[in-house]
Amino acid sequence: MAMTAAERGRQVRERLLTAARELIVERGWRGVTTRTLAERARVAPGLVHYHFGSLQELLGEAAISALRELVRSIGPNFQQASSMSAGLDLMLMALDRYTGDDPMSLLVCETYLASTRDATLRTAVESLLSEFRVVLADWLRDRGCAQPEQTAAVLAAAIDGIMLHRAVDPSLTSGVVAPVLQRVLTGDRDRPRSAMRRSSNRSKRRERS
Amino acid sequence: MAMTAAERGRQVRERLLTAARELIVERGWRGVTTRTLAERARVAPGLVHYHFGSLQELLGEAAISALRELVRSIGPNFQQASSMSAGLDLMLMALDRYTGDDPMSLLVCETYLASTRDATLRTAVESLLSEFRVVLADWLRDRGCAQPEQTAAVLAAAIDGIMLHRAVDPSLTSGVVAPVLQRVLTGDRDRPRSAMRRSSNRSKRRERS
DNA sequence: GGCGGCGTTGGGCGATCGCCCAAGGCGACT
DNA sequence: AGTCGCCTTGGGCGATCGCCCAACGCCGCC
Repeated sequence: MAMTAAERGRQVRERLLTAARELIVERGWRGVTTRTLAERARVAPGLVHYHFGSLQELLGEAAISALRELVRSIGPNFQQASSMSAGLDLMLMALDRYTGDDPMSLLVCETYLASTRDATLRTAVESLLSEFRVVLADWLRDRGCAQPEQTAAVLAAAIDGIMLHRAVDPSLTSGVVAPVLQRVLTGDRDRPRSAMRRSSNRSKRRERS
Repeated sequence: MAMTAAERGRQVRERLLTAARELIVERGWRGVTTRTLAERARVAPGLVHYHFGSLQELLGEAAISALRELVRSIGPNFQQASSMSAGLDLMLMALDRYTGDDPMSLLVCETYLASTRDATLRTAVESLLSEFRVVLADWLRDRGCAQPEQTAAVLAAAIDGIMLHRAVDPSLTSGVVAPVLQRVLTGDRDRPRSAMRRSSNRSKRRERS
């Protein structure tokens, strides 16, 4: 096992970042300490402040890199789908493996909240959210969705909200959510300010009351 | 100033709960300490553990009571609206005063995350979420919405997600969101040929026969 | 083969944490 | 008037926090 010191150092750094992502979810952003972090990464406590300037810096880099990877892994997943509904299904199913106790779904929410208390983190999150919205809006627009920017913003928020609710109610799976979210994409036609069409769906109700 | 000691004690308790709700948002759930709590409530530090068994107990009670008040203040707000679109508008406008730096919009998300690490808190949050969903679903069903339970679940999650995103992007106001969310309520008349018909309702179905 | 430097070790620093408690203030009773 | 009991005070306890640092192991280079 020939390995330079720099290589091992880079591995330690990466292990610290991975441990941070796990512990943020388990203990909460401010519940992560240097010592539990070092223990989880199986390194000496002093290494935390050798590789990173401060604990907050470590947590921020861990969260941002994870979010960036998530955003860029979701994008191509639905972009290759031809229809809007198929793309939404693909995107939702890609999120289904985040069942609430994994390191990702709650990490996103923790990062949002932490970004309200850290200006550097906030700009990074803002930029990533904007990037995801643009990709989503472009894809929606190409498929004839009305108001693609607003729809993308609401869809992104809805997805994060679903991941958050899933922490409390794990039965909120993609199968339950998908039929409802489909209506966001296929519902209205072109005009934003046009009157609601409430007459047509009243005749269609088959629910008993 | 005639006031019994018990009355003053009750006031101190209430001030501590109010201070807790503020500080959870400002510093994060685990960033709230007994001393900052006492300072914000303008009471001696020792009073925290006189009125409450532990710090976590105080935070839990503060969050749950705030959430309960929120759920029960939103409900009647839209229930008196006749049409679905008007009701959604009313509900969204009621949430518009929570602009991201207030004690409420972020407190909800902090409580969700904290509930993943506290079983008592989780059952309380679960029950409040269920209560909100039932009220929303009943109202939707009475107005002819298809799949009222799933729609209510997604709508509730979307609202929380929007409040979360608003912390990063304050421009996500009700005016932007409302036209898109309207489609969730009014759509579904002609769905694309996707056979994603998973309406076998696995979630808790309210018996109303 | 000695040397320089990066990565690493583990304990120490002052500050702060949650929680506790003896002592005091004070209105409500006999 | 004296006693009782609840509310309040403020400091103290051991533990743990983020961060720091002198000393050390080890690999590549002259």
